[in-house]
Amino acid sequence: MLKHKLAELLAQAATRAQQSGKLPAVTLPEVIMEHPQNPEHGDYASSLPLKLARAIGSNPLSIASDIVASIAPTSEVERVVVAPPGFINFTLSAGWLAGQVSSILEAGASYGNIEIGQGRRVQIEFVSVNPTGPLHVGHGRGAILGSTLANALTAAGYRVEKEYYINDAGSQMDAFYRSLYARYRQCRNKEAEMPEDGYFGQYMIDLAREIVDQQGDEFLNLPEKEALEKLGQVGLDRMVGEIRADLERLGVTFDVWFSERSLYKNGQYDEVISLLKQRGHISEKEGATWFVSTALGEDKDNVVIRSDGSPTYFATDIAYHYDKFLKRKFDTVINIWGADHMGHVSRMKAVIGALGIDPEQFKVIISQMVTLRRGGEIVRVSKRSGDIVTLRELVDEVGTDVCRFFFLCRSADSQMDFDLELAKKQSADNPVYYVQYAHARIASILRLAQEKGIDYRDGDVSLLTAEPELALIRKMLLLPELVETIATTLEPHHLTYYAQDLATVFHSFYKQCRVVSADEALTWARLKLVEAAKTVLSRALHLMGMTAPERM
RNA sequence: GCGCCUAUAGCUCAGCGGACAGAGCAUCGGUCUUCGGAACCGAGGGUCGUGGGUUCGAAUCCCUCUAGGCGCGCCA
Repeated sequence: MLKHKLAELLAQAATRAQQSGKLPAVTLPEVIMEHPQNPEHGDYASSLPLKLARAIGSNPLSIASDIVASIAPTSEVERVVVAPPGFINFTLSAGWLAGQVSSILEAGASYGNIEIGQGRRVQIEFVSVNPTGPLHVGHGRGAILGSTLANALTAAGYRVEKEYYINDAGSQMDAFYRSLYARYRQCRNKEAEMPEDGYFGQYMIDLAREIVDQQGDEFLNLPEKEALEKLGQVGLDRMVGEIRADLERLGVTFDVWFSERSLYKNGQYDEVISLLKQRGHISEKEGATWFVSTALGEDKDNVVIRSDGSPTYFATDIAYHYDKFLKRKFDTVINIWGADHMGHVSRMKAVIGALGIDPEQFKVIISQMVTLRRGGEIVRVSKRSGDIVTLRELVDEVGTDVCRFFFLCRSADSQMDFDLELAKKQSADNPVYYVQYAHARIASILRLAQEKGIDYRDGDVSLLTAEPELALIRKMLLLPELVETIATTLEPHHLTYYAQDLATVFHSFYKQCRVVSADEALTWARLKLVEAAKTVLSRALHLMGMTAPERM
């Protein structure tokens, strides 16, 4: 990547200046290249001289000149200048920029891919909602975050596995099974009372009815325990199926659907508990079994096995992560949790440490709450009462692309309002359409060229010298850096801003530069540029899991 | 009480150690005989929540305070 090459160039120059005695031999800080906001300052800039000034004890401007004097010339860079108070600014050569159009076309759909992942295995677990009810709007955010991040990490050269953890054990599932059984019996006019901690949503009644329709009284005459088990399994399978279908409509898919119950069946749960016991992290008190996290700097200890002998959610999550790291041996594990899991983070980090895993390998992204609104009115959601707006309803009404872009355009750290009215509006000021329109517009130009039978394969990109053309190329060249940023910071929201910027420079170019004109050579060159722009815009859209329409 | 997140233009949000703080929407004013006007160009609008500190340099790092959110269960 050019950014790294320039940083390397600078570091070498500084070292050379030191060897020749022009600069004192202080240790060099990491060289950071940035993009100046003011175009007059060039394409890349570094404040290395300012950072060195203190250690060296001399004027940053003269340090800058000494370094610049030692920079090896390179074809990408047209000029390097020193600017007060001590910046070194690089301006790329127009010829090199124009040449990049060919490189982009050559890379095609793989443009933007980088190698920093080096094939390391990353697992990203997200959504993982209890299958006790349909997904609601809030779950969509984690789903989009996760699937987009997975796309970006794949582009960055990681081997990514997306996983959904099915909480098919535990007390909430018990409540679900008992609720379903009650609704099922009621549906057949049998006496049954909903459990107090049950799920009262309409969807439970619908679910029971569907099961009656398809399997009749099959579970009615079984002993309660057996009925709960068998009916429960049917209900669970159906719920998971619906969740999977809802996610697929959002363009979200998983490589692995991991069952919590399997952790008991396959022994990971027993293994990890005895491992923790061995290492002295477990103690018994008040009739329960505890993970002694206070010894690891936590505020309090946490129960892993209740006094009735049943494991807590925390216990199974320990076993689950033991499996991720020590059984399946992922290099990095990323979990996307909702803000309501905040309290789970630090104790899980403590567990990771106790298992002897490098905490750097374990990343948690907390996605903040989504407040749903209809116009100005806040919609309260509660799964228990069944007062929810489902994710499916949202996707049906606003479409996958709008949905994805909407969820993606805010950083995970900040809470967001999702205004249903606004999202449903297919108005022109919707940024989704703005970006996609740029793509459709490009497609239309290429279509026109094809209809006219223009063959631009031999177009000479060095004819691209106008400022709007170069501005477009400059923006296109940012995609690999963006992929790197996202893979490093795990912040996919930058994609939405990039896509809008790219669309803007394209529209601006389009306004100023006629593509298909009487000038044949220039037409060919510009068609190449336009095709490259389509490649990059389409890649950006695909990374976000959106479509790149040929017409709209 | 403790922990985490948030506070930036009228609104919704980027920026998170560098050169005059950005975008979209909204407002106002321009562009339209040509490849898709779902477009382009321009203007106004901000003491970056408060008060300190670190630094050559702070919206960005540290501390105080204020406001909002989430968490602190033998729930998940």
